[in-house]
Amino acid sequence: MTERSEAEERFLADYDPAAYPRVGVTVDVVALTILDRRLNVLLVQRAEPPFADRWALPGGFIKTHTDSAGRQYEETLEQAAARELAEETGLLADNGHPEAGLKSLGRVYLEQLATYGDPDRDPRMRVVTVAYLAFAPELPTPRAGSDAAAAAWVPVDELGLPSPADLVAGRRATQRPGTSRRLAFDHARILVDGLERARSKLEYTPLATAFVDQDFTIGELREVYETVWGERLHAPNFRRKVLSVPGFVESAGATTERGGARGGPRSQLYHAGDARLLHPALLRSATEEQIR
Amino acid sequence: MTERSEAEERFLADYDPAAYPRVGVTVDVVALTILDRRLNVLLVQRAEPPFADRWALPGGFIKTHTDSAGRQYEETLEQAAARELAEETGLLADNGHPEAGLKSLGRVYLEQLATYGDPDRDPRMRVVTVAYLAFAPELPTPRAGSDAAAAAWVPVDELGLPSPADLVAGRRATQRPGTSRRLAFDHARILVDGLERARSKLEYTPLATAFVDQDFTIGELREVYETVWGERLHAPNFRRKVLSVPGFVESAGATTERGGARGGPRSQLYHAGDARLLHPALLRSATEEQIR
DNA sequence: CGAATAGTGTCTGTCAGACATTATTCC
DNA sequence: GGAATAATGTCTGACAGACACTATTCG
Repeated sequence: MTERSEAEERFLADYDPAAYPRVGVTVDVVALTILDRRLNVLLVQRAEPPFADRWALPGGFIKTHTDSAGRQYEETLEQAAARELAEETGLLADNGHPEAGLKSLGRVYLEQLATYGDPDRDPRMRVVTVAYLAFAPELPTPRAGSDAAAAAWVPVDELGLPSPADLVAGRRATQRPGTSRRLAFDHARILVDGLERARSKLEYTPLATAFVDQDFTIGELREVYETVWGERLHAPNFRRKVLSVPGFVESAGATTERGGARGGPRSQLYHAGDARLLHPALLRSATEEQIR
Repeated sequence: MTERSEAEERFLADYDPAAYPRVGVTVDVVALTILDRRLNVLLVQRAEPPFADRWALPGGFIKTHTDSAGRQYEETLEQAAARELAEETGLLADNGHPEAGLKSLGRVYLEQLATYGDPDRDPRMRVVTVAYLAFAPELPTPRAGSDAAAAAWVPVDELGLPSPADLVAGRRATQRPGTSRRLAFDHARILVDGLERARSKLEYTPLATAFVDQDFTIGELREVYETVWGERLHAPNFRRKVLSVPGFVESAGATTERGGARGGPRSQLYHAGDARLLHPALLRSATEEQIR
């Protein structure tokens, strides 16, 4: 690698600021959790312009860190996303086992969603943002980070986003007029993409187990599917289907302490199995999504 | 937007070069086509360091253009990907109808794949690359662009990449030792991700029709699936399945001029229907992919 | 004619979806 | 006891996968 500095010199000599605009790189996180049978997303209220007072996905520029030995190193995109999420939730980053392209951060799962880089998406300068998707069971009440006036879990159905049916009909991913919490930048679009990814991932991955506790009942797992998909599922068939998929769930050999709040027997407890993909998949019932 | 310059000033005042490293943004394209029943990827041979003489995915930095009125404007990420692809193939960018998240460039389909930004992936500086995936039926013989010594369609099975089975077993996405065309940067990883995305997309989208001519036979469509998936399919069942999926293919009301080269009747011709998703999907037979 | 391919008919095992039923627990 | 929920049993229609077979065309 002795040619590195030489190559770098040539690169910088060739670098034409007019042809290669200065670009900022940020990460944004669509963090989802389920609270009170509703799907919630973590939002922060911006304290500074642009879009001051508007709500936004937690995120920020990728940074250079200095370790204990005084050496500088740059964070990966995923580390940046985990950091941004931790800054808003106080979660400790537990460098867990990577599996299925997901990395654990405590019990939070992170995966890359997509990258958004339209030239005018940030009025300050050209900013390309790499969006990540995070799923968590129950998370601490968020606290506002340094550059945020507030942080909160917000039910996604209060944001006036278009439904999946609207989107396939060609609707733009913008909020309905009159929605109280208006999102900054193109974050409505990013959030819509994240929600569709989450809905889709429930079909063919065991992702739903990331929304519940370590031990859970089949009914709790079904609630996750019903909440994220926004439709009721047939309980007996759901149970049979889940248990028939190899590696999805494994019996924990115990039951809940009590039955349902309004009666009913105690439920058996399960924990996540070792499957990374569900075969066969749990497919949503197709409406007219396929048409056109 | 009168506050734009003010906000920009504040932003730049806050900008700490040590905390926010200078980042380059590039796009890379995994362009796939089928030649002689083999899946091929478009590669260019690098003329300059780093990785001089090594082969790489076509790509480069996002640029600022000057239009006929002398105004400068920046390209979107997707426009940059289309430009990089056009530079190597001579294809004209036909601003076609956007559908299913795909944009047409002539008869080429482009979709975003993923973004790669590990700090050391480019020895020159921090470079974040947004990878795109392109599919095309038959494409012109590539010509080397400005910074490339050569450009060629290369059968992916000559690149010594790990098989899908290797990958689920935890293999890194690197090339086998002794492979003649060694890929630069982390392009082996990007290519492997692109191939898996392509294989997966054949299952639940009508993407396969992007690999064949406007009018095609069911046999030609089956060849696409067999080539991309790398497995033989049962011809009668494939035909029945394809015809049963609403909106996948529609009869063109004609047959081929001649039968098969070695005999056989003339085939009926079809063209792509209006479906954006296949319901029910054409699923690959699951091996042990789901395990672990 | 022989070989190769397109296309149809049919059977079987599996599975999704629906319904009915039993068992258990809370109020 | 009454209501609600967990869990199991069973039926049916749809479909994937396999095999057999016919029809058509090229050499």
